[in-house]
Amino acid sequence: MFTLSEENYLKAIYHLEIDTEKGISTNAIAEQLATKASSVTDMIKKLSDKKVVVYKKYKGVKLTDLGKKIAANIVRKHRLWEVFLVEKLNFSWDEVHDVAEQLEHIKSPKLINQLDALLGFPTHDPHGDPIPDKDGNLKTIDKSLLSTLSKNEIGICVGVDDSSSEFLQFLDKKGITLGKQITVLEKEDFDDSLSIEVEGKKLSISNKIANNLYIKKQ
Amino acid sequence: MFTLSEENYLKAIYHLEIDTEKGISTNAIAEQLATKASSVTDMIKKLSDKKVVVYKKYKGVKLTDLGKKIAANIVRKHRLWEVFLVEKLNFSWDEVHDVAEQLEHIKSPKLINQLDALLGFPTHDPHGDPIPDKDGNLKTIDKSLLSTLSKNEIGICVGVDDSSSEFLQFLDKKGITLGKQITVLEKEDFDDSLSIEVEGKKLSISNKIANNLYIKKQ
DNA sequence: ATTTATTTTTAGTCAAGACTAAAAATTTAA
DNA sequence: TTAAATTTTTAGTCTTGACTAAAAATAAAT
Ligand SMILES: [Mn+2]
Ligand SMILES: [Mn+2]
Ligand SMILES: [Mn+2]
Ligand SMILES: [Mn+2]
Repeated sequence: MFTLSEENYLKAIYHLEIDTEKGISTNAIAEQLATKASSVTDMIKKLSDKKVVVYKKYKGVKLTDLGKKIAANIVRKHRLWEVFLVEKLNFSWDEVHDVAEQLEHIKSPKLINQLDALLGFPTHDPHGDPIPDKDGNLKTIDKSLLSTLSKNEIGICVGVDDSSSEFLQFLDKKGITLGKQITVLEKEDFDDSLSIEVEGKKLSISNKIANNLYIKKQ
Repeated sequence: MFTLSEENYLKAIYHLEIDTEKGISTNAIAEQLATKASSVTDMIKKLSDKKVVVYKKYKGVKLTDLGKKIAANIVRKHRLWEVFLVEKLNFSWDEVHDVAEQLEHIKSPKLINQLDALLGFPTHDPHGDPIPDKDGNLKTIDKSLLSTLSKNEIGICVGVDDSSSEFLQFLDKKGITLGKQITVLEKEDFDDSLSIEVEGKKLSISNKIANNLYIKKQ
């Protein structure tokens, strides 16, 4: 059994491993968890003893297969709860994350299986992130950053990279939500800003925004 | 803000206060929480500092109004989650308690309000226990122990005193669930056992069982 | 009214998980 | 290939919440 703290470390490493094949540095984990590198070293030793990470001093850590499975299950729970909050309890997509951070640690396999069924076995959470299955596998849909689209290309909004409530509320304000069709009307060379059309409305979008919105090309 | 441990102490005191007006002894709390009296003394000092209990050395503790409100809210959450598990996730009444013990500590007022609404503002949990409202008030229905019924009296089963899974599974096996009508056919003097009828079936019930079943007299 | 038994508190320890400051190892730069 | 900068680990401390053993207070019994 794993403590809440251990689970959070596993999840942090899991997320960091998505971007790289290399071992995850103590500093990277510390930053992800807003803690100190020395604390990370301590915890990594415990996780190593429990066979969920492999640890070579000064070389960073990697999740073992067991570690990956446990971490994926926490992510699975987090994202299923986010779906529940949006679909059943009328939360908006910018309100769910903090509550899901708590709910993801509830231990009950039956609870999560039944929740999955209640929700109709969703494949993605309210931010477009894939929900791992019971074995920890996740099917990735092909998606591109809005910033990679060229003039006159059309796509459907399928996810966000940054899912901070600030960004999500900004998107709400602009009328951009998952499923909306986006057309690139113009691309400015000097600042990479975009002119786009969403539901007949023209919007000007900075490069920062375009770099945080995932689109499925049509 | 209260820690998980503090919340469990408050809840324990809350439950113990239902049966008495007097201060709750350290030993009673220790037993309720399966911990040691010395640990209770430590924690009580913290709770006293936080103004949720009043504490006089050697005299036991009482919840303050604030303490009562906080404790009632935890009980509210516990019982609403139990309803959710039974009504929405097809748990049986003997499976919900342990999961609710975890879920009751999730902090999100919106979550619990929306859950309340989703469930149709239930007044009682799956064991017949009343659900405190937002202000911590609970409406008690008048109920009696089955053991207090006389021969030929009829009642509806409305709750259990012991809600251990062993007892609940025993009731399931006998076909006794909330809402069922129970008729007392016979009362044995020498061991206070009962002969009862539930849905046309005759059952023999020990005094221990009859002392743990609440009945609404008709 | 003492003595005895029980309850409660204090004193001292421990483990988990965090932190700071200093030492050691590694990487980068000169 | 040394020297400087960066990263990582170690050593030592702190807080929370638990425990045991002993002391103190209260309650019960003679
Ligand atoms: Mn999230
Ligand atoms: Mn999400
Ligand atoms: Mn319960
Ligand atoms: Mn209950």
